[in-house]
Amino acid sequence: MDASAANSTRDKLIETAKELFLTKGVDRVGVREIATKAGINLSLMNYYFRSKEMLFEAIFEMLINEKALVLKQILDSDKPLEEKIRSYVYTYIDILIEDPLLVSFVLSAIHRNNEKIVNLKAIYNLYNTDSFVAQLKREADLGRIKPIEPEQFYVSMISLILFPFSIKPLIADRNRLDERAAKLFLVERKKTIYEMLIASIRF
Amino acid sequence: MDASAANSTRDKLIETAKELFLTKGVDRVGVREIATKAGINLSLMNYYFRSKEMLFEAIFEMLINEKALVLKQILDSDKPLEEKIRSYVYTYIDILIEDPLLVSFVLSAIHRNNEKIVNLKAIYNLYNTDSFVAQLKREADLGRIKPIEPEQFYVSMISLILFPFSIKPLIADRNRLDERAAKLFLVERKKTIYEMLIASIRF
DNA sequence: GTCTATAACGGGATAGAC
DNA sequence: GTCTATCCCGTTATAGAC
Repeated sequence: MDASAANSTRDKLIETAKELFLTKGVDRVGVREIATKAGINLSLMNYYFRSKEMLFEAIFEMLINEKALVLKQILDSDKPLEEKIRSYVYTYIDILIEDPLLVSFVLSAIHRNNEKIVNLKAIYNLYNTDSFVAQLKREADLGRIKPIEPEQFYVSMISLILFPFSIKPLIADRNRLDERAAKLFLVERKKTIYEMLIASIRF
Repeated sequence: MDASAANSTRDKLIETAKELFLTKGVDRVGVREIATKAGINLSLMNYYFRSKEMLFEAIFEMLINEKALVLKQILDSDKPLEEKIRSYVYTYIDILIEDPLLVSFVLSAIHRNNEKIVNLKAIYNLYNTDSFVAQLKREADLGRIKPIEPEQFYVSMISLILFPFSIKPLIADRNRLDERAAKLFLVERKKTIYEMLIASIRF
């Protein structure tokens, strides 16, 4: 077969695996299931990727890099602090609303790989605080915001953004929300989070 | 054999499985590995619990109930608001410092079970906001704190507490912290979180 | 009632021959 | 690109020991 057909087979494989990995969790998806749903021969998976693990890594890099770039650009931009925080929070939540399972996917990858996680280059685009931390220090030195621990502040920010998505079923159940209402709850967090972060740095 | 011996075998099984589930993740532990490490016959696992899944459920209930009670008591107590928040944050983090893998364990359980998660009764002791939400409403009505969304506030509070533990390896790597320093970073969050929460409700 | 030994089934992951 | 062999896994069953 020619190259374009080969690519379309490969793409079909990735697309199918991505869907299954996100919904069921990597460890609960079988390679046969992926192959069947993608309509290809099982061995083709071993032909394109060498193992299920490498298929996962390819998908992980792809998924993260797709989303992380715009976030990194916001964090590294020269926007004024409060505007930057607002833009980061709102953009991040918009991304996650579209793909609510991303958080669980990444967290399970971190837990599974532990120290090896650093080897996944995509992570560097996701958690990269150098310029943001510098900006926070500068603002604090100038007395424009309260003196805070910059790294703690960043961790707090992403905690407020990301964690609720990983317990979405729990929140929905506890507040008796259907899918639509649960989504609304998460969207409303944009304002909640922004205000909480700002209140903690303003005099 | 007598009851105590039976219990000790059962306990050994639970203890071993708990350790492995926490470190490697439920889906990456084999029943044969558990049996071997516990020094018992594989058939015994099926004798005491009927399946790996039921062994998991037993351990899940045990682990959560062990820790959740004291947290629920704080949340349902009649402490003044700021003192309650302080006590909740500090106690929760103390618990997690001792068992940093608990967060990943629970999150993966939520993700795996999705809607079925509600069936795990232990969850009700972990996320139960009725009296806390009522207290927040009361304080807001009395004009003693800013008007806020109580459910959002609770979700923010647990996000700030829990999420950093689930990305501990990432935080450690990014800030070049060894185990001791990473632990210190998490301990220091007690004060950070408390201050952020209070700043967001005080006038 | 508690425990061991052993085997077998269906399915999954992967390597290598073709 | 495909087929096959091999090995690991969770589960079930059987037969028997203390």
